[in-house]
Amino acid sequence: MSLHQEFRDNVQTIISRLVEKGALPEGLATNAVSVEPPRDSSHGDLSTNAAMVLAKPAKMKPRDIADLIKPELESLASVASVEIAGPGFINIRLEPGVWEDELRKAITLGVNYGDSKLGGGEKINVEFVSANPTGPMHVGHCRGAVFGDVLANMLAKAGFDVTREYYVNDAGGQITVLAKSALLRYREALGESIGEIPEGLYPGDYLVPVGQLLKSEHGAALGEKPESEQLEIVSTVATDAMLDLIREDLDALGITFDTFSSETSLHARKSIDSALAALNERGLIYEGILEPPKGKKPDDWEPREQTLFRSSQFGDDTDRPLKKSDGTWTYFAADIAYHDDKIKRGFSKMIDVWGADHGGYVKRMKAAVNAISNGDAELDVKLCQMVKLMRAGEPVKMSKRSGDFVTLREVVDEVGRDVVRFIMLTRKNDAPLDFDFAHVVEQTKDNPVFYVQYAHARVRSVMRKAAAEMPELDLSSSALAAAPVSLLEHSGERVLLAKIGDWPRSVEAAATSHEPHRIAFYLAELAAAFHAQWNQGTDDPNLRFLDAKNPDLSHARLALIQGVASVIASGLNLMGVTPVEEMR
RNA sequence: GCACCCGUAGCUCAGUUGGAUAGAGCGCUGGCCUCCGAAGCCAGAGGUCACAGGUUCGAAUCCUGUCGGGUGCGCCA
Repeated sequence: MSLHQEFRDNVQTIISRLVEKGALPEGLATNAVSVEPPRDSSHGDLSTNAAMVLAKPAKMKPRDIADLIKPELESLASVASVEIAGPGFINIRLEPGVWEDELRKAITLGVNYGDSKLGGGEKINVEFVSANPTGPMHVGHCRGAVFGDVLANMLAKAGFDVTREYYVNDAGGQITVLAKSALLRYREALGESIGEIPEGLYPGDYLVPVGQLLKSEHGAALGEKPESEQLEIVSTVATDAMLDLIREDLDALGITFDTFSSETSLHARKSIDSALAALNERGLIYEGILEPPKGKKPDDWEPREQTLFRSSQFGDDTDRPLKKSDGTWTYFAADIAYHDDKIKRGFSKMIDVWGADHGGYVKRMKAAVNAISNGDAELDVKLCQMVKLMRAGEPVKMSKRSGDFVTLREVVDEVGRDVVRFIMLTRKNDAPLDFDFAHVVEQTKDNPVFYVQYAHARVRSVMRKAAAEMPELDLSSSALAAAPVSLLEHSGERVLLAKIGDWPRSVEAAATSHEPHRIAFYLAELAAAFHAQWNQGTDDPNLRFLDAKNPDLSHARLALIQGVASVIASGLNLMGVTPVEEMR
């Protein structure tokens, strides 16, 4: 549990005690009570809004409530002093030992510092990537992949039972196109001259090996079967091959999944029929005609009776079709069955990570989940905006038609996995992101990857120097955890202590808000505070981490920066980035 | 036409789920290395949080409307 969480509990206990004593009225809701570090650190270590939040329901003045809470807080062992400020903030100054205990935890627990039980072991499903198995992954998939992976890491750290899931869209038109394209490559492998790949088929070279595979497995025999049978065989072979490609790409990014769910298997298991039958029983499905969208009427619009889902009853703008005109299910119908399947597998919490171009799909999916679960299941959809590839300030041109789009692999090969992963989280998901090949590998302060890695490397470097120059100091974790850290009195050192102690809360906040980018920003702030302290030593040698004349203080400072390194390692670990020992 | 996302310093962006005097990097201005930690450091200027209303102790944050940008809009997935 984070320090802040602990204090929130303390405050709530105090409130209920005051209610028992009759000092506060009964039935107060305390959900809105929060304990946070104040924006301005001169206000203290922690701040709670309890008095202001309770003022209205209790029909009392905030300051009066604060006066009641203040002595109770002061009686806590870890509290040094309490002040009431502004409109009713209760500012808490902690005993210095509290932050020092946090530092000891960081040193002792290492990358596990910040683990929490917030999730209470609850199952949660994170579905991400889910790129169509029709070719290798391109950069567009990259952001969602990293986002989903880190989100899953964060939720696991916060105590949820996380399942990472990939939905394989191995049914539908694009798979037929894939099969036809592969079949062409098969004929090519047999020696036939195929010329230009026709418009509408996938032109990429990555299908050449699939053609050769088909040849080695079937010889010339495949071509003699009826076309429908050919396509069926080739579909499976080609999708499997494409999934292998995708798995290799994911591997290059360091991403693995617990589950691959197949759309085809939903069809095969009649999951769609059963999911929709349940909706039908509740009168949520009907035959009807949709209005054309106003102001943007398609040229070939004609009124048509379709099987529709009453998603407008659940907050969607209009009802949505479940069947195509040829009688087969729409993608949406399959997706309802898919989410129904997740719910049946025990997930009442689900997160889908999609590209921003699917934004128009969010409401209907949430509506569907709401309907099939009777409101019991919760779906959060995170949309990742576009990544704009740049090279020295110029946009990189991509033409999907000619098949020469930039693949994920090319990007990873050029700048490295760690850089890609980190940069993808330097913007919140719903903001577009510029990815400049030149900029992301620059070794300057405005490159957060470098800045954070550099901080970690600097700590390691100081540790190596300490081992060489002050051999009398024991640098093991247990010895550092026992260092006399109360000697750390410089304001910059106290700032670092507080920042380290804020890590568990930051992880919890990022996990509950489903916002992985907060980890990257936290790390950049921690690194900045660390570099600032390092720089203090440039002006004033007394502030350097190592002082041969003062081994005790040196030991304490080494403990401090070991804590910094632990937290950075913990954060980078969440982001799937390897902390470096030295800069090269 | 409708829906969703966005609009914060000259630029690129954060902003702890409604908190106190709105922050960072770059850029700009001014300081700091013949030497011990300068791939730099310190300080400063720079804001009507797009605009107008509303909700309340309190709004960049929530609601309504307007303007501007992006994404999408019955059989694709």
